[in-house]
Amino acid sequence: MHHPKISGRNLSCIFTLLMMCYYSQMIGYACLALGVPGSNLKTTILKHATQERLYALIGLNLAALEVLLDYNIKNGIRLFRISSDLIPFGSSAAKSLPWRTHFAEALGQIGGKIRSSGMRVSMHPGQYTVLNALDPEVAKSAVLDLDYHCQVLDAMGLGPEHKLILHLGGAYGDSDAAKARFVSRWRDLNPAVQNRLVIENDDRIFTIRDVLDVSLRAGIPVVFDNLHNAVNPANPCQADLDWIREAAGTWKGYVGRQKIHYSQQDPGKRPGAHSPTIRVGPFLQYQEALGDVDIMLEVKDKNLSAIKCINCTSNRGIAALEVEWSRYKYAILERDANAYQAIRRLLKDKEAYPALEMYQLVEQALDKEPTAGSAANAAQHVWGYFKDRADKAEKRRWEAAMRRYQEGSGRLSAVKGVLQRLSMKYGENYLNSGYYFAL
DNA sequence: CACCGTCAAGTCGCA
DNA sequence: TGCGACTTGACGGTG
Repeated sequence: MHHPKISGRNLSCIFTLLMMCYYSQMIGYACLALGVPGSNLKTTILKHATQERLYALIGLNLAALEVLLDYNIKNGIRLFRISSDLIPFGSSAAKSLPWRTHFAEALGQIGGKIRSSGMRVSMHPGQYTVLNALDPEVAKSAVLDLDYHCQVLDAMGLGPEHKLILHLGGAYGDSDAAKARFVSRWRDLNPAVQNRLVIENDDRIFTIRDVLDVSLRAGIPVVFDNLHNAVNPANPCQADLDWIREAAGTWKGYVGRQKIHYSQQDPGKRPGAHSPTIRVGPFLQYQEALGDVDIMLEVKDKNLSAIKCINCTSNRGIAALEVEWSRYKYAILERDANAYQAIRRLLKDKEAYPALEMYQLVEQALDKEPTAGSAANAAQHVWGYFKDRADKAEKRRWEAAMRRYQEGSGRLSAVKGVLQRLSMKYGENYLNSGYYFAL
């Protein structure tokens, strides 16, 4: 029998290919993106939620979601949480609207993009969806809310690997009874909902131990949330990785890949508050040990942190870093001219891939408050895009806002507001898809 | 056009 | 007993 020679190099290539097929950790973000024009969801207040208004909003929101998905695909983001606000009042005022059939085409198209790109999406009913409530009316609304979320994914033609994440609910002074009530209410759920449901530890009532207990009794996969566990620990001595390994067992035999929620504490805020951005250094330390687990980031700067973490965990080429730099540059110039120059130098070597170094310089710079001088300098650079196009009224508005800012009587946000309106009006895509207006 | 109170959900903790 | 925090940005009315 003839055996082809397999060199070490070939073996490692084969290994890499296998890893790409079977081991592809995804990193994603939740609900909304910064610096993506046309991706904002709209809603209304209940008082004004007429049928017509709801239809109009749903149409707009589906279009916005498609913009977001296109953006995700283009940027290599393959894990995403769809906002519950997609269908405003989806479990109450819009419940009787036949939005599934009315928007069947858009929903199908969205689902097609998700499937063909290999993206995995989820939805996450919030803290007000309390399945284990003592009040049966509250529990009934929770069921309706879960049905609504499930219907969104169903209507997109997405399989049960696209999950619904839920907290256990309230304790009502008797945590064991509350957990038992969750299990029994779960048993009564529609199987379509059951197949998608995943449970998560929260930051004040149910720890990861509680959630794993419920999982053992009902057979529900578990999402471990690191910050919730830090704030509301099951056992302060037990390492996150041990919980994550235990949670891994809850996914075996079910459709879907294990996922965790990862966030970092905002140092200036209440325990459990999400940080403005993910610090890439600590993230990498955490991520390295994880193995084949998807990571949903919960962080204020959303897609920015997702792209940062993706770029720092795989080599996507210098061009990917240059794209990022083009988005960050005016936000950096606004705060730190030295960092601006340092990053430009860093990106000169086209053979290198200095992702970590670049993002650490970005983080350093964004930590600084803009000085009046540096902010004005950056604003002048941005004004350069419009100074030859702006009409007289626009020039006046720019000059007035700038003068007031430099005199100390006006805010920087007013100056940037003028620039942003110009950028929208003139369709200056380079600025619209950058982070200068968002950070 | 900038500003800010309000919204929508339910539980829990603290006066 | 009742109210504020939590979460979230955007709505929508005011000046």
